Amino acid sequence: MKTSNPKKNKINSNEVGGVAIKNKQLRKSALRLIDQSNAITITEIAKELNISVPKATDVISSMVEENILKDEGKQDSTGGRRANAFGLMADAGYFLGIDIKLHHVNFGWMDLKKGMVTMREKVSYRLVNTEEALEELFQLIEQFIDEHQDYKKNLIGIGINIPGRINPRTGHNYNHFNFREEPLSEIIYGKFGIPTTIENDSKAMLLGEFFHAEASNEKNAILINLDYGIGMGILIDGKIYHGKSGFSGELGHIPLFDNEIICHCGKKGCLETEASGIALLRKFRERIEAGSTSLAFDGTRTIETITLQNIIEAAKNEDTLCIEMLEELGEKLGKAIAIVINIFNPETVILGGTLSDTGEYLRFSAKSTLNRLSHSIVNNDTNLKVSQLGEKAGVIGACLNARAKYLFD
Amino acid sequence: MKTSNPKKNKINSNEVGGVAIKNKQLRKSALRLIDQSNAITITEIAKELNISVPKATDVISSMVEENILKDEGKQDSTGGRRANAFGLMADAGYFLGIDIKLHHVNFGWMDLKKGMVTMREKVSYRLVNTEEALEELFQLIEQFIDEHQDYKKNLIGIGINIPGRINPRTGHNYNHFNFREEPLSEIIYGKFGIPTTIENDSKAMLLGEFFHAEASNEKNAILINLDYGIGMGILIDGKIYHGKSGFSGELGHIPLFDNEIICHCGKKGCLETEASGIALLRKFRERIEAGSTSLAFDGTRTIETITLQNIIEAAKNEDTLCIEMLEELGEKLGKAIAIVINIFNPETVILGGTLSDTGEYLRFSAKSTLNRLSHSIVNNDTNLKVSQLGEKAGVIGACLNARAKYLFD
DNA sequence: ACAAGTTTATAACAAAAATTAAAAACAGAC
DNA sequence: GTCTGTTTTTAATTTTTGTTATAAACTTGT
Repeated sequence: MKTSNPKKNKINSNEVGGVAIKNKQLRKSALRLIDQSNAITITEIAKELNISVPKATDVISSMVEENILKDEGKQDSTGGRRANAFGLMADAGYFLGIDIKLHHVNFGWMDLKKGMVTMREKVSYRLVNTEEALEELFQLIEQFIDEHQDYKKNLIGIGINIPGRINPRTGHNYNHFNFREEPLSEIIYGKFGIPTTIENDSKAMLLGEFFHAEASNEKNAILINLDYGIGMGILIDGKIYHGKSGFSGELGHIPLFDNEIICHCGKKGCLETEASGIALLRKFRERIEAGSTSLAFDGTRTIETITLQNIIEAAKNEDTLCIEMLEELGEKLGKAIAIVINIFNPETVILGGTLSDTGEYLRFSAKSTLNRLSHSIVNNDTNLKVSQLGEKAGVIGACLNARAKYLFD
Repeated sequence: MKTSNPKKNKINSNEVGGVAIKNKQLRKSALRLIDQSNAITITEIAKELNISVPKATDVISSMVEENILKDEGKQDSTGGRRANAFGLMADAGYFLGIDIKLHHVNFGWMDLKKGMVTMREKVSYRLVNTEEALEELFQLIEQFIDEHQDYKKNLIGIGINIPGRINPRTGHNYNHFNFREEPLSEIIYGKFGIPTTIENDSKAMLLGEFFHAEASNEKNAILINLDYGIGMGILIDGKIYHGKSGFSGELGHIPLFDNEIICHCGKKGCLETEASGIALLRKFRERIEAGSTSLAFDGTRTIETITLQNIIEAAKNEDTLCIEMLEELGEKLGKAIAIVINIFNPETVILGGTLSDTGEYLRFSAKSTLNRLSHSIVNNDTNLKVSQLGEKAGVIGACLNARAKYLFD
């Protein structure tokens, strides 16, 4: 007769008792609290989590012993005995962020305490959907990791951003590196043996913008990623919104214009046909061919080889044509933002991505369109800002994703 | 000397011990589970909530004693001893739903188990922002309550829907009944002594559509409320999304057209100027004046007194002009839906509100526009449906709101 | 400098919950 | 019908957690 009670042979049972599960949950909740405030006392944790002080002491002590948490010393007194504050141990582990764009890759290391310890921006790379491009990416990653042996030793998570439609839950990518059976996150995990998260680039930028230096209290926010295409990240209730299949935020392809320009998605009238980096380049060429002059077309390049970067540089140097065109783009963008604000009523809309590097030109013209097209009670409820982090936002977001998986999952 | 330890005098301290708080939380979590499945066993609760079976027995038994829960008898066997299932006690309490529209009010009673026991649709009422209108509303409510003494005795929650910008958290209403200091929910509470929730009508309709008969597994969905104006309810992660100040879902006022029609919001080009009930009426009059004929204008009415209802009736009776105009409206709506789908990637979009009563005309033309304007991978991911509940959705949503406050808050 | 009042940390104890064990209830096979 | 394997329920026991008490650390006022 076999043993009928499964509890009898615990050896080959991976069941865990209820208390163990609860302790793990408590740990995560405590970590969340510690993450939000820079450092926290045992009493505060006990109060927030509705647990007793001895229990809170338990939870914290175990994490101190495991070197995840660190005693940060006494806090300022609130009238009595000064409390010990506990915070995350910055060098307990490091996260690698990889931000893949169409024409380059950004890399960065983040410590456990959200500090960016190293970054490398704009490593030349061409994103295409081939095995060779994937192999080249591996090499770039390997090289960057190997240059930082001290972080490599404590590497506990990798975060990857990539343009296109992503399902972060399954790791699937509908636009790039989908030729293998495994999703990209699995491929990377297989290659480096490190848990890997994957996210759409615009959504990761949103994370970077809102949750870097200190805990943001923004709950509902939008990031518009202005690059060759137009992406959007949606923050709802403090979390990134993905939609049913991870296709949310396709702002670039909302039908907003009655033009005859065929978008690369195959449809006509997409926002991207009028207000994206691609549209900007097309219009620039048209203007030059029609006889306009610009710093961006100074004879050192042919009209075909001019890049978005050239136009941005020229605008920064006060080139009239480029500024004029950016303002025109901002105006069209303003219409899209008016729609977004009416639908979402967010606290903040951030203009990010390569094009946002041109400063306030975009914001001013977008804002004035916004005022014209949308009710003031709705407009004034939302801040329209330009990204401060620029190119760094994506890498930071990638690291934060990896970090969240490690700490809170 | 005063007592230094606050625990010593618990009498005038409304602090509650940690266990009491946790028990309350467990209760709510258990109720959530019971609500989702029609009836549930103690073992299931223990598993889902990560608590021991004796503890789960405790939680359930206490609620059975309080007559909130009911022993539903033995469940089908799963191979061993049959488990007792517990479900909500339907007649433990009743919720009153009040769905205020611009030209009428709908009332309804819901029992604890989400059953609609009585409804009264389309009670004549004119919503305007005056003390008199508020007084009249009170009388209608009082009258409806008094007609149902048995439910009145067990009335445990009131839910109110009202068009316009609402902040359900504070109870504030930015469009109607804002002349007093108190928010409307407080006024009603003061008047009837029953906890009252308030919600925007479109958002409540969304609740009604998705969470009535059985627990819906839809997590991300959209309801478009087609009436004189155009509203939208947004369901994200199973919860209604309100935005920063409750202004979310202002679909009617997204700038989508380059016309010169001034919307009642003061701006030009709003979706409502082309695809709303108001626009439909305006266009109908124009067509009639231009010589068209219609069942809706049969000589019994003047052109000025024709209502939306008349046009809907005519369309249902296969009136060519009205159907043609509805299809035209659906086409314009399709553009807005394309935008919404690209942004949200929802599982379902439901067309609701008065106009959706015309059946599939709207859906077909909207769907065909959608296919033209939006990428198939995005379209095909979303179901476009017409409301089955019609006028009832709002009342049901109001009741569900009141019920959620009572059960889960 | 020291007493008084506060707050945090630790220890002792009590309460609560989880675990284990045993009993009861049920289905299906022989 | 009876036996066996399951599953639920209740009871007994152990573990865990919360509560209370006490000690330690600190501020402020005298």
